[in-house]
Amino acid sequence: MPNEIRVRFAPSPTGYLHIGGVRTALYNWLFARQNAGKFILRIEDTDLNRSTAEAIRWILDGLDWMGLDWDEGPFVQTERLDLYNEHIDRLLASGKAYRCFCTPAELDAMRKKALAQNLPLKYDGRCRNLKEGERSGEHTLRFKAPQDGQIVIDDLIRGSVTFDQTQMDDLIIRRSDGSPTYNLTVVVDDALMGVTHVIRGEDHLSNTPRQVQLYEAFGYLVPKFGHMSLILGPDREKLSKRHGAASISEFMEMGYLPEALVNYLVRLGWSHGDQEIFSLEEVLEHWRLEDVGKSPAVFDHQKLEWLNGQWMKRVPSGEIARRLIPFLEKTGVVDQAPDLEWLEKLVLTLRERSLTLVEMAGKADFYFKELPYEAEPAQKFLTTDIEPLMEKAGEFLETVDPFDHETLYSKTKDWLETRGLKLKVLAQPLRVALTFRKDSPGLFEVMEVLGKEKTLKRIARAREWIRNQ
RNA sequence: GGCCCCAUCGUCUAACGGUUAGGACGCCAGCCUCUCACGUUGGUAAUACGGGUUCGAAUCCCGUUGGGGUCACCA
Repeated sequence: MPNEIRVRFAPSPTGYLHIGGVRTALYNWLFARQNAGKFILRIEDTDLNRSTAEAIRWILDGLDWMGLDWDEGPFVQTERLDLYNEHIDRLLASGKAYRCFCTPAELDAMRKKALAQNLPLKYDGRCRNLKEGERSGEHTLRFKAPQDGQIVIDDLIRGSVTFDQTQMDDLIIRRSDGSPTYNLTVVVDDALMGVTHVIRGEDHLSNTPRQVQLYEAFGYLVPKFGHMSLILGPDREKLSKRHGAASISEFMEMGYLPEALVNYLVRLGWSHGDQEIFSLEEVLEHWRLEDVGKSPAVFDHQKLEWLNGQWMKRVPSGEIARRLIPFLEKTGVVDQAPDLEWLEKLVLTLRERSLTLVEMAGKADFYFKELPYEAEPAQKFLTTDIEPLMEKAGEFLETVDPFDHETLYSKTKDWLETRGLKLKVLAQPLRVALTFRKDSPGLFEVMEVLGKEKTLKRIARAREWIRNQ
């Protein structure tokens, strides 16, 4: 399949999966799926000092959670070192690479000097034309970068971008410890894996011309590039940990839904009419890489939260119930796995008023166990005045059958009306009695989920509390 | 500092060169209501600046300003 579209996501396993990386993965995945292409996962771990197996796990888990499945890989670069060495040898043999004996200290001094004189920070190429044996010892390998002409990149998102080769320095392709560096490994891998479209963050744009030089040096076909704008923090700098949550695991822990995150991330720099809510299927149908905007976007937690609230109501309640369990366990109110069917009913009462799973779990506690009354509403609503009516209400509720919210609502209303009372007078006291606080789901929904027995028990407990005041 | 990218409400974004510059989040107010939410109605708020091109510019061109990215033996 020579015309097959092949894209890749190539994170380095040096920490949590950044939300910007998730967006990159998403765009690549979408592009592959829309074009019946292949989505390749590659782990770029050539920085031995910073890469960890744990981070690889986080990446895989994050993609899995987002529902982004890959077709090939994960390939791991440290397992492909022979390939890189072979390519480096080729450059050496054709005179396109050379040994550089400059020490880190020497290079650092060069940089400092250039900075002080306001000159471009560029390696001066002093080892470029060394005579055999002129210097020896520990050395790196540098690519002999072409020094004239221009490189024009026809970027899928940005349009035509031109770079002058004059200011491109000879980048290091092999460290003194013998390991290959990023710019070499990406090019070798992308070429060997047949990657046709490189979709990545704008922070890689200035790397692109150097990579193009390498493609040309190897005689490989240059892929198409698409550089997406970055996600910014409120201060308009690249989003990072210091702006708060920036990694996908944090969003998972905060009780966000992958549906909402996908929706939010895809709307950063892209739109389709006035539509705000997109399922993955809808995104697949409407999203186009070439419609993606060029300007960077500030990450807006509040809008994500709103979107998540929308998805809390859209994802099937049984599914929400299932995902809620770990969050309930974390709150410590549940000791054993709750019945899923019952949990789903509970979810139905809470989904309209919960922006995240964390919030929902927090609001669900009263369903599981009796809690101390919140001081202020207890004082205000659990009064000796109301106690007799609560007693009567308890007696009346015992007779209601079936014990579902519709029946409860209409019968309670009728019962109160025959006594010339409005629901309002009883609603808040009952709410405090049943939920121990002033805000809760609808009173009768609460009763239904609680069941007759617990409902009556809690009313009795409230009356006792009043009498003890 | 060199190179590169970017520029519409606070934020995310719409607007074949002709619109009262639209929508969404947020915020404010009203409505709905057993509380809180949800929902709903209305309000708030933007084309960075200066030159061109054109009958006509948010839109095309140039410049200025501002912001960002990148210049590692990181990726």
